Amino acid sequence: MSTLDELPRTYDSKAAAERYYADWEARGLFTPDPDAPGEPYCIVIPPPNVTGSLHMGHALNNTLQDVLIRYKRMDGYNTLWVPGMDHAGIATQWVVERQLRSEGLDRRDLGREEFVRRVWQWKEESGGTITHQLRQLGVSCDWSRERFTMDEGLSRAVREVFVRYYEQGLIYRAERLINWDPVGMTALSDLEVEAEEDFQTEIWSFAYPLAEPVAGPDGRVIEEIVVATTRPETMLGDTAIAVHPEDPRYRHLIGRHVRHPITGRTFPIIGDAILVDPEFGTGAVKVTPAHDFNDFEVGRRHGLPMINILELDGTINEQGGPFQGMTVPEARAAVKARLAELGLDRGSEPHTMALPRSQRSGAVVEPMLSTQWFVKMKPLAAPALAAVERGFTRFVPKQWENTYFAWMRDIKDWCISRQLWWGHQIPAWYDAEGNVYVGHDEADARARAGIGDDVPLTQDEDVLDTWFSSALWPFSTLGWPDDTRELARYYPTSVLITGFDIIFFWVARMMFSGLHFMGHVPFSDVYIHALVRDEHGQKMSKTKGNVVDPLEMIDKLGPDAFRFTLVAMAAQGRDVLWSEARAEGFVKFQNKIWQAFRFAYMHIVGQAGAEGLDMDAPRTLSAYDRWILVRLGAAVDRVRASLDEYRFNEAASEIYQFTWSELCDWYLELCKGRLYDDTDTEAARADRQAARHTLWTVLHALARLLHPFMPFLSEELWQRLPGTEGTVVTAPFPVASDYPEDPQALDEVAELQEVIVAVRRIRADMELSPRTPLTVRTSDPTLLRRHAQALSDLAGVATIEEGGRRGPCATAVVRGRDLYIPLQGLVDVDAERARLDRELKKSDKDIASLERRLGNPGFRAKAPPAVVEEFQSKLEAARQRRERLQAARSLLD
RNA sequence: GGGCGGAUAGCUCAGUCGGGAGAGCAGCAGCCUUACAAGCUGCGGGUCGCAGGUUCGAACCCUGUUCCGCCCA
Repeated sequence: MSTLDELPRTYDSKAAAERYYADWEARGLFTPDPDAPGEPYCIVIPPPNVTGSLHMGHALNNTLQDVLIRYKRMDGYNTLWVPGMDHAGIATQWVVERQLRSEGLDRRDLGREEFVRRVWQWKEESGGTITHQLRQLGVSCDWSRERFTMDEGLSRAVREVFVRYYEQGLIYRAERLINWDPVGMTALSDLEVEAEEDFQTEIWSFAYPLAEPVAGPDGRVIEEIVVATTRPETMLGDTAIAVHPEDPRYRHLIGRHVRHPITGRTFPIIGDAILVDPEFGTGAVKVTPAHDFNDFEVGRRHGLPMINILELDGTINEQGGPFQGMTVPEARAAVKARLAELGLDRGSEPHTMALPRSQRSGAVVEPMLSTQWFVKMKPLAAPALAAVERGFTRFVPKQWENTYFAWMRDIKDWCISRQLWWGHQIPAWYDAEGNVYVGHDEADARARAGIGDDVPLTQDEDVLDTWFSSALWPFSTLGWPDDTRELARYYPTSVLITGFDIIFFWVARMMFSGLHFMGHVPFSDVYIHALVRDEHGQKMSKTKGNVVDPLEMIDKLGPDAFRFTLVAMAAQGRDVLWSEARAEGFVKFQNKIWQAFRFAYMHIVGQAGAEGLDMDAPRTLSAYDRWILVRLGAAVDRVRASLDEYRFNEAASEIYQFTWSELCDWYLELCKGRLYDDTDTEAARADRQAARHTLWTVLHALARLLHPFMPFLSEELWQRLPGTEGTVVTAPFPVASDYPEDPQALDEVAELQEVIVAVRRIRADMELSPRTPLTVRTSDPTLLRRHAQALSDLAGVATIEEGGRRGPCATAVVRGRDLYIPLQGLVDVDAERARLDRELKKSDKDIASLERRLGNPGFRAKAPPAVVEEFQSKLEAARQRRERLQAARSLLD
């Protein structure tokens, strides 16, 4: 039985994942000691929703984090990656409510306490499947420090923050126009409202009769004013008509009144240059201050009454008179019908608009007048803005700073109260008169206000926006408000990796929270990655049916190749277009690595009876050995540089190119002749030991280089490679300086490669069988003779002769020297003639392009001398080559 | 309406000093060569969206423009 049989012929990534992951976790490899040495490197995970399951976006996001964390861990940093989940207020409450409905229950039947208990029960049983799915990706989070935004600790942080903001006047409670989700029955922040673009509707015109007829400028009597609206039903809450103050059509009507044809109220016609665009519609608009944000501002400017016409469930309230109880669409139809009956309908036109919808429920959001809690944003935004402007936090790609700036500069107060049961209940209490008392708990609230236990208090029913707790994530997860070792050691964190879609929701809010409470930005870098789309660039969506399930992909491709694909496709500022065809290419790459390892392993361990690697035996490194080590050093250098700048795709591509195009295509092939040679001389033995040792060195480095990208494959290599200790998880990441420069070896092997490629090309062009042994004649065969074995193995060159052309030959020109390959009647001369003609044509093009450049006097005068020189020598080489080819060609005529 | 991004080989995409356009896949031709046919060898393929400008020199910098996508109002 040969040694090779100990190694499976193929690598099983999933099996390796099962074998290694649990062990890594159990051994605490991902759990740092804050007191241990090493520069701290910390990432907090963007917490997925507790209701969530792994999608491609998570897979990309977490793979990138894991690449960095594993790289830094191997590089000696004291590395912490904090995982956790978000309690996802609305989404989670709905999941449990749906569950209750299936039991025929309503949350109100249970009562708040029992309902919240049910949510916790749900969380324990089915919440957080995503954390198990993340493990399948191989991420090296410190699961022992996993946090949840509803944890006792994080909840304490939330209350602490609320109380401090309140005492600093940064949180207030007020009646404002807010976004109301009539299905979710809760207030939403501006960010939780999404516009449905290109919504097709109609813009409908109707007439408001004037309270008393007015004589127009032309003397004719004016009895009505026509307004245009997309929302006829809101006329029930109208309290003014607005026109542009300069509009000659209406100027004279300003200050007059109209009579509401349904409610009978009268209200004024006002002039407002901000609201009214005279070009739009009829140039006159109805004003509904309680149900439109622009109208709300108009109402404030002009002191208009605000009439709320909606119930919380979105139906018309008592203000709607006969329409009370109708839904919005019903009311719209009914109002239109009534106005038509009254002869006030003035027609309609098709209209395209953006319809505001709730991000969560999809319901059409209604602007509604309501008393809610708000965070005053201006004072918080200013330092957060400055911190990025001054570079304390850096966005990568830098482009995204503009997005951040734009939002921060135009920020509005943040509505943080939600009419839900699942979440952090607002730590505010009210007495019978409605006075507010804020504190960490009821006793604290009483103490702060100095009121006794005899005054009955009731706590605010509402909970806080889920993002209110996520905003604290970088420090609340490290133990704040306590003074923990983690907080001291790991805050500020090193980098945040997230998608652009939550720059506002999350990144910006962490920035101002971190600055406000910690006095320091929460992270020095923010790497923004793109969206994962399908291979045609379409956003993945259930309705399109183009959703790719990462778990299915892990199953199919294995975690290593899946991760590698994501990393290889993660170019900065560009969406990741998931392509299974490309992914399959990386499965092949994984196999390539495995096969290369099998080859190396076989020669390191030694086949049955054959010699293997002896670390103590004398060895003489050949040019090939020195060459691959130089190339390895260069690859290591570039992988590090790429990772340091978050150029993930470049790091992956570097590893791919090095492994396949240099190690496998050249070095392993160059080793074969040496290793299968059984000459028993001291020199031959030292050469074989050198090859084995170099194979070992390269594989030893490759396993480590690969680890951040393909953790399981790299561990498999590491565990099987003789002479390794422990786990690759904590092995040192390769350093370029371990592999010294060797320009001489680099140049020699480069020339050899040129010779081999030239001979192969002739063989292919002349249609010579790969088995036909060839002879190469040249004037100075020193280099060729030194590499006779390689030429034989890689190019089928059996004989190397010194001398010039003799008989019919094919000719190649390498570095200005002729190489003749005698054809000895193997091939008709026509083929070689055609081949040389092709080469000559290419050469002519080459020369022409170089001459054009060098013939430009401006180029010689102004380009850097080094560049001119470079092109000059290229031209000389090209001319020399052409001369040689021409000489060979003319001999054939 | 304002802002941002993209357009490079048949496909999907790299290309961060401005210095002769690259990869993978697909295609064509030839190979079961002792790690790998999930492989090896060779070849073909481009007006770098369009029009100007700057420069000795532009895929890259500037201006304009078309189409596609995203964000904000």
